Amino acid sequence: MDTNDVKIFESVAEHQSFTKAAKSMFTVQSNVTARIKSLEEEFGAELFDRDSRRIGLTPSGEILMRYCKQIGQLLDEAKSSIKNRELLPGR
Amino acid sequence: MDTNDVKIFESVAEHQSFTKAAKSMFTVQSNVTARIKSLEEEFGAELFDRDSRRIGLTPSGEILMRYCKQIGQLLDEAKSSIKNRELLPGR
DNA sequence: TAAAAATACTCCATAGGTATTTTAT
DNA sequence: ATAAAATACCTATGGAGTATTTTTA
Repeated sequence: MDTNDVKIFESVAEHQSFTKAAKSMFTVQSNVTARIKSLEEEFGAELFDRDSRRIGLTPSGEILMRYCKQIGQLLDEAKSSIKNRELLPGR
Repeated sequence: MDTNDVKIFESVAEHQSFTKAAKSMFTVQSNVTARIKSLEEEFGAELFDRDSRRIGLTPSGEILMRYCKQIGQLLDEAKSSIKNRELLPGR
């Protein structure tokens, strides 16, 4: 799993659409489909209900979403902590 | 950043060696070098001191390590939560 | 029938490998 | 001198794209 997959996953959930998520992530719909499928294989669960026009998270998708939010925050925090440290004088 | 990179990173820190980390991760030393280098580029910081025979985390490496540990835990937890849910009867 | 996702391909970037060179003790 | 990391190079996998075909409301 790549950290970009997390962003794509969150974007699909937010937009409730693969197509819109693709646009917002500056990629194409088929790639979003592929990335979500790879997540679904990795976690052994469907993450989205596609049986209606509007896409929605499955219960397993909801679980993953909560973790992804936390992971995303930790990543942001890690990046800014390290950046701040690197900017210190005397490095 | 890929989640496997996190495991490689932790393994290098644990073994204090690229070569040993490679073996433990069933890959090769040059690949470990490349993966660590890509992390270093992504975070804009050197993660290991290589100026001695024994490899050690830099201060920025230490910061990243703390976050990686947490991220790893969250990933494990997400996986087992989803697995448990998928195993429920009536799915 | 119209919008969106899935699928079938194509292509290229890069992860992962082998072999060699450089570095540090 | 030796053990380990860096580097150069090669290959193959898979991420990202285009075009087309389902699907469903």
